[in-house]
Amino acid sequence: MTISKNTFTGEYSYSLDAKGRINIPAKFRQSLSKNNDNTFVVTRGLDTCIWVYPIIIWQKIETELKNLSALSAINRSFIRNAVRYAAITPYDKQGRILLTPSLIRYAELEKEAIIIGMVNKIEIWNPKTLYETDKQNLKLDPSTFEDLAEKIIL
Amino acid sequence: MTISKNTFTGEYSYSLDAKGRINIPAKFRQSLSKNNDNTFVVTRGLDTCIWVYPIIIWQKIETELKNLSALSAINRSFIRNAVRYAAITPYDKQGRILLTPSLIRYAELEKEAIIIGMVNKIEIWNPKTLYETDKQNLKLDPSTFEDLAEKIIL
DNA sequence: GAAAATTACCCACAGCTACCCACAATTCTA
DNA sequence: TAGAATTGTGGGTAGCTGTGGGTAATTTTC
Repeated sequence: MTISKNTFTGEYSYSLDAKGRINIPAKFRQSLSKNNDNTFVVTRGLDTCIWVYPIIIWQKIETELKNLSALSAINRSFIRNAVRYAAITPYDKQGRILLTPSLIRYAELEKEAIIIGMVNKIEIWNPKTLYETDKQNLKLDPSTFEDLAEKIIL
Repeated sequence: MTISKNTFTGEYSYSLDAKGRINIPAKFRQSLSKNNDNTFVVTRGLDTCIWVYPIIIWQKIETELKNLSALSAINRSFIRNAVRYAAITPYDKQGRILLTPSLIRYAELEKEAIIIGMVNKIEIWNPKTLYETDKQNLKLDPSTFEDLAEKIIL
């Protein structure tokens, strides 16, 4: 049973099929609140992975973007990059969403994919890329983690 | 349906035909609210691209423009630019709108065109020009980008 | 007013997508 | 533990989408 709605935790291994579809873990789907209408938004992550949002969360981002003035070149560029790679995908009867070829290329996805719950969003990784990124992150300055620790109680 | 109306996301590649027609992605058309009457307004963008608005949204913008102080030179030139080149185009049975030769020239459009959903409007680009503009934008103040990202992206 | 040019509207069609069903493997239940 | 239900994966197909081109209607030009 899930605790709070639109919250995702845990790591799963799933396969991307020939049509670019990938299953969203049943537990994640059950965590979705009704007003999401079985729909996610997929977009580029800041790492080499795909981010998956419940559409309700994404709509908040959209609203904020709508409020940015298009008179500023920086704003326009920011909006363009934030929205350009986003695609709205309701999941089918089997619980799968459709990824765009562009996103599959970006995340270097092949058949096997790791799906990670990241609290308010979901990440989809190529296992190799995830492993490499993890290794890189170990080399980061540990004090960064300490800064974060002051903000978030784990 | 959850998808919010008159809201556009994603990047698509379409072709401008010999008659100056270009397809509006089916997903964008489906997002239009009924009172748009299958009609868009096309005009010059502030970048080297064409802006496409649902007519309902455009009407709001027009009233806002009227309320802007007519004293400021920037406002005057902006209004002149935005309104002067605006054209109303309903889309045909195949979902295509007609672009004016003037706009095609302004956006340096050739056969291949990139269509980008920018939340409340749509942009039409020549791929090369888009690529160049992207490169230019990287030189803009990165800290502003980060500020925006931190505020808006969850 | 007639010819030419332009525009608006219609049809055709290949390729693709959304939707459906099938089935094996796993989990749940009584 | 056996049966039932759910979950993850694969594949088929009807209908839609994007693109090109044709023709009648309208406008422009001489």
